[in-house]
Amino acid sequence: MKIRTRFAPSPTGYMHIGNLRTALYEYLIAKANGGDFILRIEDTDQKRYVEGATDIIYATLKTVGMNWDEGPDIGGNYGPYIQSERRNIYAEYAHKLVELGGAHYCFCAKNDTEEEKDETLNIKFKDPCKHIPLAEAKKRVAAGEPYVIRQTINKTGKSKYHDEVYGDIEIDYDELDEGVLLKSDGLPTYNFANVVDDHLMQITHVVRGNEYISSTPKYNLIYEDFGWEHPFYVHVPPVMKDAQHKLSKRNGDASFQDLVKKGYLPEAIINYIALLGWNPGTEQEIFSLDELKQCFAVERLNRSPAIFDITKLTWMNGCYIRALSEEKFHELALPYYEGMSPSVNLKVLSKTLQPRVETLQDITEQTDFIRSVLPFGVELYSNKKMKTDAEVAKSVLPKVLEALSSQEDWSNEALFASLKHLAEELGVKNGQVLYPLRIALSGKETTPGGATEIAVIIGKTETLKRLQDAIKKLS
RNA sequence: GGUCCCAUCGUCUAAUGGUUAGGACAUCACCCUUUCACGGUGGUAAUAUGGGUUCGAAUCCCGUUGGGAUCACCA
Repeated sequence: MKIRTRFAPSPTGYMHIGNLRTALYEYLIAKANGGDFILRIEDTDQKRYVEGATDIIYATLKTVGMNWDEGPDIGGNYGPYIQSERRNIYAEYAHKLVELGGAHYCFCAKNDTEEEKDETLNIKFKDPCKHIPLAEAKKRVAAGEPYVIRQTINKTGKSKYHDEVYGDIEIDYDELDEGVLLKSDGLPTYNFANVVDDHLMQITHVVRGNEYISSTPKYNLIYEDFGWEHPFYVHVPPVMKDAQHKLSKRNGDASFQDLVKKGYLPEAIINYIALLGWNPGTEQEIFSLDELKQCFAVERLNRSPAIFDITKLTWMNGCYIRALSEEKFHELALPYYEGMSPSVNLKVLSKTLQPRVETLQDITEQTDFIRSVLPFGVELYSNKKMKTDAEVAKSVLPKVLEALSSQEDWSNEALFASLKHLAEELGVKNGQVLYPLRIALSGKETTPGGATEIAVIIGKTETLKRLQDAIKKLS
């Protein structure tokens, strides 16, 4: 059997992390077994449609490398892959289901059905139209009366099905409600469209959030009524923001694009969310998408919700950044250097930055002193461990200025050698020369790189200038 | 409220009846060191709770508690 999975988002806005993780699992289940991954757009609710949302879906899947084998843009043998373009198919099957006894026409006005609902939700909606003889109902439909098609559930007892993650699920047929399958606008609800499409597109594994666990028996009933075989079910637990709340776009939780904007690498995001609810059974934690394809197995999917921990993602992102080649990191960092003086040695800057940033956005904060000298007080010269303070700085810095003025080789090694030599001459510790210099050049307590690296980065001219200014301020 | 699902360090998780309950992130300490990082070493930290079953339970069963989901012409 060739495995076929589908990612079926509704185009309602940004791609959030839970969504992306579901897509990832769907992709991996297919690809771990040489199967196909299908993209289908579920846009049956025109009210919620957001312009441009499908483009975000395409762009996201592409940047993370989850390429689909069939989809709206590339076609396939089971199209169209946009539900709004399949409305005739659903209508046809819905009417067929009525003939088969699995559904019925309902003429209740929208409001009626809502009012009939008990406040405490204890009493189920009982559709009076269920008992209208089919011949009569058809007459009213033909006469142009507005209608919907509702599922008819006459079974009693327990409904059973097997879930690949949760095991055997048993739900009483009494609990199932006779939901609307075809809306008055002629479009199907999710409840109907997903069944029809999954069958017609020959989806073998339905992967979705576990909020569908309790409605799955309804879908199985439809499969049965049509005489279709139902797919394997893989219900996955939600990704949480905290113990109580799901990650959601509504309250502004980070979406994939937000994270990328914040300087997270797509590879790191994918790696992290793969491990949110799944583990490989080994202690390996860093996985490329290709490696995930190699070892992914549904058996190792978890049943309990997982809290999205940005701290661990940040750590993992740092791992990915450090693993980048010098050139690649430099390329990614370049946009953050905008506005720096041409005399700044960007290559060296990148090299010192790479092991020090966990997200690309950290670059901004770490390099603020390069664009312009930060204002600082002389107390910054004080450091117990280095045995320095403003007095030490005052006596040492003029000598440093003198030494560096005649310095020709402006490499880190040469500068360090010179200053070390100077410290020896002055009979002080290395730190008593280097620490004040670093403060004088940066105005910051901590910097990426030491005094000599910073001198190299900002260049000789700027170094001497900042040094002079600092000495002036000390006197 | 009915029904369904879930429950191991703060977080992600491993251990499918026998382990000093393992790893990772975070945190703390130390080492390295021209600050800070990186890297290295070590520490603190968990089986929600009460009953069973068993020679033996994180693991199986029941109850309790806590949390989540669902009960739309949304998906």
